[in-house]
Amino acid sequence: MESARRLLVERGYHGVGLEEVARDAGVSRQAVYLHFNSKVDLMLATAQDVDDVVGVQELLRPVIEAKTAPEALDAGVEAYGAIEPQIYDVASVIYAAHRSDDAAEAAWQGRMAFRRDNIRRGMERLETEGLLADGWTVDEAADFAWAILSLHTYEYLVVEQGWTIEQFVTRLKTMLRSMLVDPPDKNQR
Amino acid sequence: MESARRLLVERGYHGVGLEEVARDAGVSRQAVYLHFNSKVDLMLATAQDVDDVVGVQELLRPVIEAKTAPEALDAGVEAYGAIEPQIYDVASVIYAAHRSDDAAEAAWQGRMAFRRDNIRRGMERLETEGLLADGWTVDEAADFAWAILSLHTYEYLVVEQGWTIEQFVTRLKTMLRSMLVDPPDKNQR
DNA sequence: CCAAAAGTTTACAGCATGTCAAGTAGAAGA
DNA sequence: TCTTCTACTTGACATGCTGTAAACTTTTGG
Repeated sequence: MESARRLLVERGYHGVGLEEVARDAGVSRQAVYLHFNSKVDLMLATAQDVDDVVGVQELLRPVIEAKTAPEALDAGVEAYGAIEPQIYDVASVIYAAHRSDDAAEAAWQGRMAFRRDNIRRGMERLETEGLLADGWTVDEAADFAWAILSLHTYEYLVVEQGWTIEQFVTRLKTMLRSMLVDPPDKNQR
Repeated sequence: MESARRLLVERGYHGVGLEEVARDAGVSRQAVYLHFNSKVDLMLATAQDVDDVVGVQELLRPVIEAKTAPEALDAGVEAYGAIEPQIYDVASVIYAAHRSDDAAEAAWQGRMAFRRDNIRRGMERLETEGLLADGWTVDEAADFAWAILSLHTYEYLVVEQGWTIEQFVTRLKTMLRSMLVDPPDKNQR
C-alpha cells in the first residue's frame, strides 16, 4: 500500500503499470486483483487508507468548537493547512484521473462535496451571527472560500512556489477575513 | 483539429483513443501520424491552435497600456476572465496529462511560466509606483496573484459552480486590490 | 497528363489491464 | 499428524491502446 502510493504519486496514475506497482510491493501483479477489483480501485483504496490515518474528523474539531463564526473560519483555514499536506499527493492523483475514469470521478466529487458542505456550514454560521460581509450570499461565499481552500491553491503556492504552511495559512486567513467577514470583525482578535 | 479537441476535452486524454479521434475527424488513425508524431503531440498542437485563434497577446494589451499599476492589475484580471473561458478545456487536458507525460509536463510548465512572468511584471510595477501593500515582496505577491488567477479557480467557480464571468472577475479584482494594493488605491476609481 | 503529396488498408510489435486455471507453501484446525 | 483453507504463485490469454511499416489508391497541381 505504501509503495503503491509512492509510485502512483511519483509517476502519476497513467505513468506506472500494475506490474511495477506489484513487484515494488513484493507481490505478483495477479495478487493485486485478489485484493482490489481494478487499478483505479487500488488507487482509491490507497487514498481511503491515507484519509483514515490522517484523521480528518479530529483535525476539524476546532472548527466546530470555535466560539464565534470568524474564529471558526480561521480554524477552518488552519485545519486546511494541516490536512492538505498529508492528503495532497493521493488527492492529486485522483484529480488527474477524474476526467477519464468514472470511479475516480465519483471519488473526486465525493471529496469536493464533503469539503464544500463543511465550508457552507461555516458561512451559514457567519450569516446567523450577522457577520457575513455585505454583498455576499451564503452560497456565493461558500463557493469562493471552497475554491480558494482547494487542492490547487496548495499545489501552486506550497508545492510549486515553496511557501511555508504558516505563510500560506496566514495569507489565506487574512484574505478570507477581509473578503467575507464584516468590517467590525475584520481584525484578528 | 476541431473534433479532436471536442473528444479530448469531453472524455479526457486517456478517455479516448486515437482510432476514435481520427474517425471522428474523417481520416484514418494512421493519417494522424502523418501530421503529428504522437498522441500527446496532437493534443499539444491542438492547444497551440487554440492559443493562436484566441490571440492572447491582443487580449493582454490593455494590461500593458494601463496608466497606473492598479489599473493594470484590474486589466489583468479582466484579460484573465476573457482568456480563460477560451483556453480552459484544452489547458485542463494538458494539466491532467502533465504528471504522466514529459511533453505535456514541459508544455504545462511553459504556460505557467508565461503567465507568472506577466503577473510578476505587474507586481514590479506596483512596487515601482509605491503601491504594493505592506508586508508583501514582489515575488510573494506574484505567487499569490498567479495562484489565484489559475485554471483551477476558474474551474471551481465558473465551470463547477456556475458563476458568471462578470461575477468572477469582479470578485477577484476586489480581492486582489484589497490584498495587494496599498489602501489609498484600494477603492476602484 | 503525369508525378508528387496525401491518405488508405493491412499487418505487426510492444505494452497495459483484466480474467482464468492450475499449482504451491504455510498456517490453522480436527 | 493429516487435512483443509488461505494467500499467493506462474503461465496463458483476450482485449485495447500506441506507434511503425509497407504497399496500394486517390487528389491535386504544375
